[in-house]
Amino acid sequence: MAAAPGGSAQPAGPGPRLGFSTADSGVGMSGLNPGPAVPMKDHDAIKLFVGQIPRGLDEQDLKPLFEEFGRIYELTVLKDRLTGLHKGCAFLTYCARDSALKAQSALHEQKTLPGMNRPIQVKPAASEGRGEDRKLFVGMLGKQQDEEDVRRLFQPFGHIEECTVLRSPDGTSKGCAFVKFGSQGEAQAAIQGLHGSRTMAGASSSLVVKLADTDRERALRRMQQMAGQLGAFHPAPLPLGACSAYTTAILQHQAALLAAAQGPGLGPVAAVAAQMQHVAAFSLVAAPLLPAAANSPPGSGPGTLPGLPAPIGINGFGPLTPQTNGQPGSDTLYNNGLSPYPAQSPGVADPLQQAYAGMHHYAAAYPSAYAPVSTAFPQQPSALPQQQREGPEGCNLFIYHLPQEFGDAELIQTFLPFGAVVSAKVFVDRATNQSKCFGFVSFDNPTSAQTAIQAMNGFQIGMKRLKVQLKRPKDANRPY
DNA sequence: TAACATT
Repeated sequence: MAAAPGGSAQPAGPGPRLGFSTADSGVGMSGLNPGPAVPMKDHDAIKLFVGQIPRGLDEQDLKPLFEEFGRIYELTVLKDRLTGLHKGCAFLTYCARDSALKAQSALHEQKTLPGMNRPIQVKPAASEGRGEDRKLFVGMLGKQQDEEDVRRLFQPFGHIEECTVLRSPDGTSKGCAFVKFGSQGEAQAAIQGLHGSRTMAGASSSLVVKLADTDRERALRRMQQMAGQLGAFHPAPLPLGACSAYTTAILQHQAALLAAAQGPGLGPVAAVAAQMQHVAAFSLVAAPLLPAAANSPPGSGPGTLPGLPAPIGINGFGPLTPQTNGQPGSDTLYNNGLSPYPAQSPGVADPLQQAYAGMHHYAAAYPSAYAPVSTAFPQQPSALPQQQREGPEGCNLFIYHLPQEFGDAELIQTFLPFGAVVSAKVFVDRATNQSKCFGFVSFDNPTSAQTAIQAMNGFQIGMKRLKVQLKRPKDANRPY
């Protein structure tokens, strides 16, 4: 009578038996990995979840059962974190994808292990295929690159299940694509290997490779925002036809995205309408906004909507104009990479364009309002250790009505086009880590600051308009 | 609506 390890919560009834000895691995090793010669896992390997395992069986016991289908890379019985008790299931990764597939078809629901009531479960682990974890959005492709080219690019990272270049109705590439890998691991490998790795011919910025932004909730969020925008327009009849045209454009754009992302289904308009109804019904207004509408006529101040600026880039679709990479020029001085903007010129078009790009980039980088945490270090690490710094009088801007998700990096991004940014700080509630929706940007000269005010004050983001003004001088009590 | 380099 070998006492079961750890005080044993024996399953009721006769102890489960399999052919193998039920050696209770006294050593509670967390897993049995490699065997003899450390095996390598293929890039496209699949992690399997194995359920309905008798609690008496440990890795050693299970191994023979599964080895039949191929070399095992890793096999781990799940144990309760606290009690260490066998949870009746395991994770299993074969070195080869094919082995996993074989095991799945041979075993899943096909056989019941002794002592169990239900047949064994062998299927890709939830972490594997779930959601869009293996589907990538690829941006900044050359317009002339087709599916074949994209495949070639991603092939080294695993098995490509799907590859679609997004195209305009006229067939021209939008410079982006979706690539679906066989597994999450492959997708991650591709991100690691390709994101930012090169700049494709004809692209304005380095390659973008990230998880696709097709999540239902995100779509909802966008809808929600649109609803917000529409709602905002109705009660207060803004005097413009351009406005509704713009809104329509947004809707269509979004719908197109949805359609592209979710495949055939409802027509775009119907889809939008349906989604928006949901939104209204739930009225879940945690309300982070994507910078959907972004426009402000230089000089003419807020309150008017000019002709459409560049179409909105969600997900990197829109025209990501250059300068989306916020490369710090030096330790704490953020340069825009252009010659210092000649602030005399009232023509703000070019920097504005870049500011838009910054916003677009923001949209691309923060598709998930659900994951604020992950937004912590999107930029070069060197962009982080920035001391809050004031520039000279007249160089410091106070910015209010920032989108909730806006962080320092986005702030820099947005104001970079107007001059060298000495510092940019979004204020964060210390308790919640939430942005307080305001911040500061300092330039190294007053003209840049003025230009930025001209261009960005009133800049519409979502339903809000940025407020950009000189920081209140705090005359005497300067703590520095 | 909101609010100025935070503990």
